[in-house]
Amino acid sequence: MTPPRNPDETAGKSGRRDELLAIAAGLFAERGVRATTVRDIADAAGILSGSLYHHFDSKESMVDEILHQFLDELFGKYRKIVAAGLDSRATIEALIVTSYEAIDAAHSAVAIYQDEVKHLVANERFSYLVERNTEFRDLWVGVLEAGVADGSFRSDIDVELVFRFMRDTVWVAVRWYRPGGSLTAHTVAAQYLAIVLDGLSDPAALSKTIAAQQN
Amino acid sequence: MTPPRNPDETAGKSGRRDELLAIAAGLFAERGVRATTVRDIADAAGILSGSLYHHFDSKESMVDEILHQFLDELFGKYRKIVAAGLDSRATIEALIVTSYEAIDAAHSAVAIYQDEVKHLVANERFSYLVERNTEFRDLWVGVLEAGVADGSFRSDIDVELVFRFMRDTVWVAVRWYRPGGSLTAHTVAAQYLAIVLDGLSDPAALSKTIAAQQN
DNA sequence: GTCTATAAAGGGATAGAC
DNA sequence: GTCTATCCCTTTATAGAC
Repeated sequence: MTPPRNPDETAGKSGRRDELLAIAAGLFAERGVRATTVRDIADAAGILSGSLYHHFDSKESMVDEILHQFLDELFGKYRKIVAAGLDSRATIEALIVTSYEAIDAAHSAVAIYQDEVKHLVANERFSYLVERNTEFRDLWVGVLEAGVADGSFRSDIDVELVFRFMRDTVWVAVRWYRPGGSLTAHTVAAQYLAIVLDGLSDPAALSKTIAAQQN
Repeated sequence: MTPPRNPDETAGKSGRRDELLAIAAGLFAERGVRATTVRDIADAAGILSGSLYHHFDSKESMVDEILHQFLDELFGKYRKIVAAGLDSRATIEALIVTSYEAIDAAHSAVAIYQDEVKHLVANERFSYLVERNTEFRDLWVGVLEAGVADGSFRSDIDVELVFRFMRDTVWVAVRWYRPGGSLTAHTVAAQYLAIVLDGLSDPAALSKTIAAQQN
């Protein structure tokens, strides 16, 4: 009855296929796609490797399906945020919080994406990864430019560079963030936003620096 | 017999061994270690795969040597910076500039480290990667704590989290930075420091002064 | 849906000739 | 320092029985 909601972590009760996919995702994320053999996946599932091919065409198809499900869900949320028409600072905040929530909820899929996208894009089959990256870029750059235009963000920044910076810095947290650990996604998002928006410097020290530079 | 000086990019004149290592590093960085076969390396060098074993024990030894050379050089520079006893803000700046310079000068080695460290540490042979990571952490956390103590940095930050944030955000630039491209390592470092230290937000009243002084 | 059995190709590494 | 020749293991994937 319940359609599969979570592309990761939960096997759900939607059948053997999703269960196998979740097992594969965990192994891919932990060891890397290439280092994970179909026998590893079969072993972890308690079956023999040949039996996997009753469910999937190939190992590549499993990766494809994991990433596709994850990206569909994530971009659905991104589009809703942008469509809400909040001001630029609130939009950036919502995008970042949503991204950290994705790291929490779909940890394996994010890890796989981060580790493999560079190599996967060479494959015709994964050309949608390039399209998603372009949409992602346009979306974030648009918000940053709007923020510079309306005075929310500094005008002396290189928008393209800040975009890459934010994209990478948010997702790279998948390397150390552990779902269910002491840090929640919202705690991490809040600290991240505090640094990126307002800076690491003590505001008092900043005024001192400026005062010193004016002398 | 001449000791290899450059861990990356340059074959130098120190012999065939270093030349082969540079070729291997380029392929490892581009395609991933696992996806690069010894036959790929041999092809790129214009020899047959068996001949590689005259120079190296194994593929693993090549990776080991590339990373070891790179880390020795980098940590030599880090230690000098800390030993110089600059104030905390200047120390952070120097560490970050040095790191971006490493991305420029040893691009392949940084890429290999970033892509493979997670999987390599499971191997006894690469336990020095864990030690280096610990030294790196202690070094950066020490500077951050000193900065909070002396009032340079905000006191409402989670130092451990900021350390991870800075570590990851600096190195992840290897994914898009291209040595010899239009952006120099120093330009990127300057923009990075501008964001991390002073924040993305336009600091209202002081904005014009800051913008004018930074241009 | 899983197992048995196996094909077919790829990949790391070695020994000895040149 | 490189080549010839090759071993041996791993891995993806298939066909058909149960």
